[in-house]
Amino acid sequence: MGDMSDVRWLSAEEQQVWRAFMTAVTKFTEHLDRQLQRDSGMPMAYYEILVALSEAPERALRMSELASVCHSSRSRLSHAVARLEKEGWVERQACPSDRRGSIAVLTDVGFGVLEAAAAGHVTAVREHLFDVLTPEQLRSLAEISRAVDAGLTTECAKVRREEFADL
Amino acid sequence: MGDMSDVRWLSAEEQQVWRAFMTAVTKFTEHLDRQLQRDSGMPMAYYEILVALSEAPERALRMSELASVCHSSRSRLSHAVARLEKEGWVERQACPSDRRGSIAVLTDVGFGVLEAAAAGHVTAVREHLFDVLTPEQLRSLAEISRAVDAGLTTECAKVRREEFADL
DNA sequence: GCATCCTGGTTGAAGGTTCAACAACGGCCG
DNA sequence: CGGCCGTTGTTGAACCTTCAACCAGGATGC
Repeated sequence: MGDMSDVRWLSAEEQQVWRAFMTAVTKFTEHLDRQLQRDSGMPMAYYEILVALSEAPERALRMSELASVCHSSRSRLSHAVARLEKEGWVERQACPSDRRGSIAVLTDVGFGVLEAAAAGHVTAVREHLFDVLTPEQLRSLAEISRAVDAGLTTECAKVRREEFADL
Repeated sequence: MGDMSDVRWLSAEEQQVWRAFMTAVTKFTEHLDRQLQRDSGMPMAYYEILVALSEAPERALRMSELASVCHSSRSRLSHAVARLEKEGWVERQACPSDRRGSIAVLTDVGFGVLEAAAAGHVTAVREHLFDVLTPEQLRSLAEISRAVDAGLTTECAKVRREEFADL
């Protein structure tokens, strides 16, 4: 843990930005999630699994690769794929090169479901993100996103180094 | 449902922005959630309930007001407050003016827990949001957030109008 | 070969969220 | 008053996520 005695609290303006940001993000993701659940019977996390598989060669990926593409934990992915398999949208195959491995494959049914879901989802994204922002704001959002992502990635590396140092 | 036959799909650049944005947001919120859970034993949604109560007069709010301040459903709030009450951080009182009503009150213990949690949380927010963005980007993020929020609010109004029209 | 450690993946329990249903109360209008 | 509707808040079931524990299989070093 870092030193907490000299916390740099947020100024009034910073708090405003912070709250506006969190409000927008939570409302936005909730809206998308509800749209998908209502119209296609799956949460957004599951939609993204299907997307990742649909774009992979042979529409197949090893579980660990799929997890990293989807920024998901192994456990979460395992539960999710179990559900998707029960629906008949995904199948699991054994990995020939590594007997621990498991390969998730998108079925034709799953691909059809994804195609059907995509239109509504993309429409919602366009309506509530791209249509409400100027081209300049979009460029800015891309930069901001990359900066935040980079900040978190280096942070992860830092944490790993510290864990190392602890041993 | 709208007409799905002429969906305006995302261009390659739009997809890049979209994915960068979602990646940043999910990683960021997951990081904050994990930090709070680890260091203070509560998810971010619960932290925000405590914050809302701490800023209210008498540190008390009616459930429905608390729900709207926290952008939470009644049900979710009800479950959450039940847990917070079990911890001794919040108490429920009867509402004198409306016998249906229930008033959530932050206890002294709860206020202490919040104070203890705040430092780590704010530090994480500053480190991974404010410290990685330029002042210009921050202004832009505020504008973007307000635009998205506004777009969702008008959308809700539209949906309500359509529901009305259906009857 | 074998002990050790690391990686890949699954499982079950605990906790959080959603949804639909419900009970209780207020407000309104006849 | 009495009937009707909208609001408030809770509940239970189903579902999703997280966490810790675990098994099985590779990889490394002796």
